[in-house]
Amino acid sequence: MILQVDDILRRNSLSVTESRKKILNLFLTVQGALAHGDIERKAGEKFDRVTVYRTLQTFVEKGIIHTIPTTDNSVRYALCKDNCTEGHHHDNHIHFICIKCGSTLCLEDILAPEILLPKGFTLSEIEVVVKGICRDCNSKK
Amino acid sequence: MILQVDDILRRNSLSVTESRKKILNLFLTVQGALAHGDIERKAGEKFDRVTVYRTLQTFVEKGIIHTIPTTDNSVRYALCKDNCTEGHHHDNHIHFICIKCGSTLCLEDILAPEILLPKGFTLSEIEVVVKGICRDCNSKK
DNA sequence: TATTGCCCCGCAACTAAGTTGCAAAATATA
DNA sequence: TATATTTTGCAACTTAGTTGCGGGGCAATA
Repeated sequence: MILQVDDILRRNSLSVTESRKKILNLFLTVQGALAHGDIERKAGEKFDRVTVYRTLQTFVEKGIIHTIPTTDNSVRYALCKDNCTEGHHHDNHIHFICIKCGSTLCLEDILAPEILLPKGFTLSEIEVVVKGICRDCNSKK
Repeated sequence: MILQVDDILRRNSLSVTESRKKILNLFLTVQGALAHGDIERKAGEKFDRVTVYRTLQTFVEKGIIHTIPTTDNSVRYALCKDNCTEGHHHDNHIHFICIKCGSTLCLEDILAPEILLPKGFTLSEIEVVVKGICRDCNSKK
């Protein structure tokens, strides 16, 4: 598991440091997306807030993680699939936010639909966020 | 124009006050969506930050405006169409963010597509944000 | 239009979120 | 192992957002 973390970092030509390993490992073990706060808390009180910010920023730049938009000013982060390359990554799957438990999931198998824009508009990226109740919450009721 | 503002406020059983009129008027005159910062600046230095926050919150609750998710921690607000009712409003159109000029638009004519979720998931709302280059920026180049 | 009650605004003080510069420590490289 | 480069942590700061409360504006009624 830790080997995998080292590998990912090296493949992206990043120095292998404690904080990067710890935070990346979080993403690998946790199911779903993480908000900044989650990471600060779970990654341990060991790291400075600034380090968490910078590490996340680095990961996003390298295409290791991607951001998920929300309507409540709380950007969340999730692992990208392996085929994401630096800068240009293929984030065409949709995201699901459970309105009960609040968890955010990447539905990797469901691709964003085609959208036909009005004349004069050029398309570059489509983000789809679906809200509803997740499988876990539905089965628990 | 000001009559329209008064009307909207009364229809939503809100007291007609200076700040509400001014901020609502902003939304009526400006094309596209506004970020909180825009509102604070354009609505005039006359209003307290807290008032802007509370006014926006009230408008969202009443269904006069709705929020648009972004990936950069900057929620934007846009006017709802008239048929939005309190609490439950029909925000099934898609949103467009121009990566050149940064403006955010509601594409009212384009509805969010159907999404088929995996088994066990229940759908409640779909948010679609399309990024690209808007008509204005395309024609100016 | 005067009065009364209620709602809204602005102020102050606070918490949370995010950024920047710099020196010290850790990492990579040879 | 020694050196150059990156990364970290600290401090200080800016921006964003929240809460409580007293004074003032708004609406409703007569």
